[in-house]
Formats: sequence, C-alpha cells, structure tokens
Amino acid sequence: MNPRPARSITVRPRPIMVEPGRGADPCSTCGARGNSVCDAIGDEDLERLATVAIVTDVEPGKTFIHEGDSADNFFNITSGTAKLYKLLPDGRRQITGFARAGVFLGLAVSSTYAFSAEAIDRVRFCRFPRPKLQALLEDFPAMEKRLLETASNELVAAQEQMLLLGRKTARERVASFLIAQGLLSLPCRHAHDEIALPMSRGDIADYLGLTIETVSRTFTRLKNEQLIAIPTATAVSVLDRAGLLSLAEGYESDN
Amino acid sequence: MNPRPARSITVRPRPIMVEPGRGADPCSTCGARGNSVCDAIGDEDLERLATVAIVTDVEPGKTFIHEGDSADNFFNITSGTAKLYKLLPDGRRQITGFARAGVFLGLAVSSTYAFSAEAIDRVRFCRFPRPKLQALLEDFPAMEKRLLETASNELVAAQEQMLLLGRKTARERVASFLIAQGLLSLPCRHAHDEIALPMSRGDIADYLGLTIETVSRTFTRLKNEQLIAIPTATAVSVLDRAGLLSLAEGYESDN
DNA sequence: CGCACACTTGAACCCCCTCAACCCAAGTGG
DNA sequence: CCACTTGGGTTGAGGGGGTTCAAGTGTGCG
Repeated sequence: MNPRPARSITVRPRPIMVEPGRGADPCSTCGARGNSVCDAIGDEDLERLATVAIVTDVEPGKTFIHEGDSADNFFNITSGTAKLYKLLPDGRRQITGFARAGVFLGLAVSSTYAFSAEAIDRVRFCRFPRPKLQALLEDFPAMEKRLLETASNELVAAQEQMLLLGRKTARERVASFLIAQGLLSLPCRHAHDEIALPMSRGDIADYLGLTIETVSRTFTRLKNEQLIAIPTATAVSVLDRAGLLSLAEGYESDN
Repeated sequence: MNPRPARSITVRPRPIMVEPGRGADPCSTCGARGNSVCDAIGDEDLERLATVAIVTDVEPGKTFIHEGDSADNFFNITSGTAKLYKLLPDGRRQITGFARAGVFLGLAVSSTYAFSAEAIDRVRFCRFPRPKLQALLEDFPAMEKRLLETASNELVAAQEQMLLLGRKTARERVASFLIAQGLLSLPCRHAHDEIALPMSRGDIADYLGLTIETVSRTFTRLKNEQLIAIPTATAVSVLDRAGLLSLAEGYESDN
C-alpha cells in the first residue's frame, strides 16, 4: 500500500531566469536542440524561436510543474533530469517518467497539468507561454509534426510501462529499468557499461511500483548473481547484458 | 505470476470489406465522425477522405493488429469495442486500453506496431494505408492538430493508468475502472447509472493488473457493501457514486 | 567527531495469487 | 426431454512475493 506519511511540503520555486533577453540567442548554441522538437526549426529562424523561449534554471528538489495547476506553459528540458509524478491523497506516489535533455513537457490538453515535475539534479529548461507556442506552431508546422512524433513515442513507452507495472515481477521491473537506462546513456558511455542513476532508490521504487526496500534487495540480489555490479549507490555497471535483457523481457520464469 | 497456459492460437482474420468503393461515401453518414479525428475535415472534403478510408468489419475475438507486425496501416474505430494489449513470452498479458468508436489507432512511430488489437464485440473500422494518410495530413493540417490532441489525451490517460497499476489497491482499481466506464457511457445512459461491460472478467483483470478471481471477489464485495449492483454479468449499476469515486481516488484508506 | 540522510538488511505480516471446486446458462446431440 | 459438454463466472483454502516495521550500515559534511 505504501502510504507516505506527510511528504515534505513543496515550496514553489523561484526560478532563476538566465540571460533575460539579451546576449547571443540561446537557441543557436543549445546542446539539446538535436534531440528536441526545436530541431524542426531551421537555423535561419532560430532568432524567432529564441524570442519565445524563456531559459530558466531550477535547483534540485524544486517542483516546477504542479499537478492541477493551470497549464499556462510548455517546457523543454535542455539539461539535467526531472521526475514526473502523480500523487494520491494519502501520499502514495507514482513516477510516470524521468525527463532528460530534449524532452518536451506540458502536453496537457485539458487546461490543467496532469502531473507534477520536480528537478532531480540542477535542471535547465526553456519555458514557452502557451499562446506564444501556439503562434509558433502556426508558423512552423514541421514543429507540430515533431510534437506528434514525440507524443507517439511517449505513448509507446507508456504502454511498455503499463506492461511492467501490471504484469512483471520485481526482478523483471528492475532489470527492465536498468536496460532502459542503459540504452539512454549509450551515447555518453564512460568506460564499459556503467549506468549513472541520478535518481534515488525511492524514486526508482515509485517509478517501478515497488518499495525502496524491494528495490534495494533486488539490486543486491542481481549483484550476487553477477548480473550487475554496484560501484557506488548512484551507478550500476552491467556485467551480463544478455542475462539482464532476458530477465527484463520476461523469460527466466523462475524467481 | 499469472502465466497463461497456451493462449488459443490467433488466426489472422480475413476481414470483410464493406461496400468496396462504391455507393454513397461512408464518411458523410459516419456516426463516429463527431468523436474522431475525421471531424477535422469539412463536409466539402469528405469525398476525398472516403477515397482513402477502407471500411472493414471484424468478428468478435479476431485480432486485427499484431504487435511487432510492420505498421502499414492506421485504424479509426467506427463501432464496437476492441482491446489493445501487450504480451510477455510466457503469456502474461497487459491490456493497455479499450478502443471504442472514435479512437484512432496505429500511432506507432517505429515501423512496427507496439501492441495488438482484438475485437471484443463486432468491430467496424476505417483503415488508412500509411502513405495515403500521410498525404491526407499534408492537405489537411487541421487533422494533424486533432491527432496531436488525441495523442495528448491518451498520454494523460496512460499516466493515470500507471498510477492505478503502480499504486492502487484491488478495490481502488475496480472502483476507478467502473467510474471511468461510467463516464464513457454517460451520453447513452439507459435507465439510471447502469454501465455496460462488453469485456469479460479476464479482460478487466488484464487491464487492471489483477487476476480474474480478484476482480470477481472485488465485484461481489462492492455489491455487498451496496456501492454497486450487478444485474447481469455484463452490466453494473452504480448505487453510491460518491462512495465509489472516493474509493477510486484513494480516500478510504481502509481496505 | 557527530549528525543527517540515504541505503541496506532482517523478520513478520498481508494482500493478492494460485489452485481447485462449484455454479449456471447456453448449446448439442441422442 | 434430458444427459452431457463447454465456457464464463463465482467461491473457498492455502501459499508466496512484496510490504511493513524496525534495526543496522555506511557516507558526506558541518
């Protein structure tokens, strides 16, 4: 059941606006552009994009999207990692995803956000006021096409997560999580197959529909079975990727 | 873990094409148009739409989208109900949603379908070959906008379902399911608050991440508590909507 | 050092699953 | 008409995977 007792009260962040409107436009130097919907806009129109985007930093632990609030802005993460989550009244929490650089947030069609978002490490994002983004989409239909693409991708990921939450065992969930995280950090692989885990055990638990204790126990069990190694609490290296993968996909019916 | 023993082999359906290309165009008389992405296309262009849409019927129990198959078509349900699901190799199944009239399927960005779809009752849909739909979207950007809207809506629903699967108890899941089904059948309310359940107990179980037995037991328990009545196995009427709702939303922490 | 905080480990419990029987309505065939 | 089958749904008893509660083990930081 896992009802959390009195989660710490979330203070609305006072975000730091970066280079408020002057200096070189931030979009042309944005490292996240390649992965994001913004790459639908050509170099020649980047200035237009930059006039709409409000670059903002938030500190770790700060919540910058509040479920139920009026959805006045869209967000595009450019660095750092945020967790997206929904709460039940007694404090039970489900993390629906982790948003890294390039992820676009705020596609709530209704007038309010359907989830909350909290920075895990230091997060920088571009904020787009809704009417201004609407106008932008009118002028750049290619961007709308990209938005549809990313929404479709997220939908596929969400279905995969439903399979995990509804039908997989704790071991399979953790294995799936590690495989997925490993795929994400493939481009920036430092050393062998070491995976950085910026989120806490509690976050992983709330993402996988488990408790902290079960996540921890499962990690040590996978370690004892030589499938992974755990150099530090915030990193995991995969020793037997094939074994982990077949676990994640639901073979190895034995527990 | 609920591994299904040898699920019945699925035979590829030989669908029945309805009025293959002649007669009055089906789109102008389509009852589902108001709920679907097709209402983005004006009356004057319906003929163009009709030349692209291939109306097809499938029998109950037939699978008409196979996970992993090449995603060559898009589908728009016009009547009946289908279940969308993913399987694990040992037969464990997760139903990710039920598709009613107006639902648009096939937004798999990768080249293959991410899920399977099977008709529950008799289903009729419009099939759009991928390249033809692409061309259609070029000509009618309003339709693309509608697609983005529906994809966003489904994303919100998927997040809600993750919360259910990851953090709700069996009672809360069943209550949530009944509330959601009740909302859907609000427009066509026959008598009081009777909800038609075209899907079997097994389907409900695989949708809620439970077993058939738990679903059945929970139904009878809710009945004994006077929250619902069960006139037939395929219908439920809500006696205490407020109570059911507060259960669904996670109040009533007692089991 | 000592405190805080995250993570780990242990033991008992419990909700839901498993397995099995039973009910019941709808065929089906003699 | 009745015996038999079939398939969905219900109910019961027992077991197990993950939770709960509680204690221990780092580990960073003032």
